[in-house]
Amino acid sequence: MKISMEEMVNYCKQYGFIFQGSEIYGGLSNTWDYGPIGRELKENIRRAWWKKFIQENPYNYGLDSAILMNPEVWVASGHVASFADPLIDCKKCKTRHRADKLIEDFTKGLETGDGWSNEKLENYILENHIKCPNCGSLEFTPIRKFNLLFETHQGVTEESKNKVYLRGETAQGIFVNFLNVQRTMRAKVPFGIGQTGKSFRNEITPGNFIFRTREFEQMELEFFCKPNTDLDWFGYWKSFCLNFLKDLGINKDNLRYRDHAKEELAFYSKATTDIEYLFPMGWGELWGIADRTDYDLSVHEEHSKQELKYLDPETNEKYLPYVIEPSVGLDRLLLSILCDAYCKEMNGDEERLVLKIHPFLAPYKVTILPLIKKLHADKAREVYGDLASEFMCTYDEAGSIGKRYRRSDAIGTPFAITIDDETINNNTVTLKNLDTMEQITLKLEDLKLYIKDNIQF
RNA sequence: GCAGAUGUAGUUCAAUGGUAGAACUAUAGCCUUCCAAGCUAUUAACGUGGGUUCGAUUCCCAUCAUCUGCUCCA
Repeated sequence: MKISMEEMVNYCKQYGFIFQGSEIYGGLSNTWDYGPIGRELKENIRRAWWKKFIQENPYNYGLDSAILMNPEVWVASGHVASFADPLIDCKKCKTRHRADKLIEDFTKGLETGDGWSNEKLENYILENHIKCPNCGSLEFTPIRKFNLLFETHQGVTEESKNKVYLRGETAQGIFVNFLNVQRTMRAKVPFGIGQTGKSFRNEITPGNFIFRTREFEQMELEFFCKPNTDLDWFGYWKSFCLNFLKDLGINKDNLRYRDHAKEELAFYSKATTDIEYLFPMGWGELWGIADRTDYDLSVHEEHSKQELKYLDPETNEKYLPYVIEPSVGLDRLLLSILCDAYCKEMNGDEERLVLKIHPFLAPYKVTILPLIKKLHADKAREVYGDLASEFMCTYDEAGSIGKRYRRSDAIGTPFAITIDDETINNNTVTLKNLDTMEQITLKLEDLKLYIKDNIQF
């Protein structure tokens, strides 16, 4: 039984994971805000990634580079040029074409290059009666440039020389700091630099909830290795990433590899494999693992006129390392985790909504419930105060005990403890594992350690 | 960007050219010693802006948003 996207959106709203952005103003297309519960989940996913890719990995280092960068970075990387295609639509058959390509094809090779304004392109098409290659119509919409980089201005005046871009990927922040990190960490190839952070792209077609948004968070690793060795780092990271997803609890039947065909490869990549997840709307890219060769370092070297080569301290070889880039969208990963963990269990005739999620990812680790509000609330608040110093906890005294269990089930809280007379008299609590439904009795002083041991990743 | 559909409490759904009714949820109280029990009460909605009309949530137009399909996609 697969959840529909509509149901997922609704669930996220109902339980405080994700709300529509700017909702009281009628929303802003494709923006979403993470609520209290969603923020915790997102943070925990980020922490899980960081733990496996940076903290526990002997090769890798962390970084947190700026969103605003010198615009030349994006010129060098190729983002400015290749993302500014002049596009026009045929009014009749609604197909979309690149204006410069139409002219090039029509003239058998006339270079329109940089010098041509939109107006000049439009006029040329009009004057030479260039037809829509699909239907032969002569009617086109005006040119629209789809520059996928967000533009803004640094400083208070909006002059073109102040123009800066919001980063379209976090990767470039890593490349420009390649030698800084290498030098200060005394890193030897192979080594990697990873970071998480927001990126911005004016996507032509955003949509599918948080699957594709214009503002999104990436978790990227750039792994620098020696070219042309026998070591298959590409294969290594492919399986590393897949195993990470499985360890997070994602069903392996909903995951697959998809190799990019030659003609769909990005301009910077020699080979790319996606790990795809079976989202409600179908298979979609979750994790891209790309062999970027030395493309990025070499264009930055060329464009900045700074040498970016690595000097091997043992062999004195000097070279530009090759880069393997496993890049995952945090928002997408969160969506796939939610879709995978969301399930409705039958409990007799009753339907029970459960989020079966890894305890490490759970927004709340434990919910504290006084069995009878009037009798046990004070003690329960005391226990809550104590546990909250270690974990994200929640306290719930409203409604029947069953109702309160269900509320916790629905957001994936792994443990519930009930405070009753025994707690007041003997300092023991009943701890219920909300996944297995098993109940154990624990001393109050052992609680923290027990929970800590059982939420490890 | 194109085409179609949709828009009423937090959610699901009603009704109506004379400003809306319910269920679930939520909150409070009573009751209750372990998975949505019961009783009582309470809060809460016509996406936004125009137009037609004596009067619009209802009809018309625009806009915004969401969904589906197409197109596109590093």
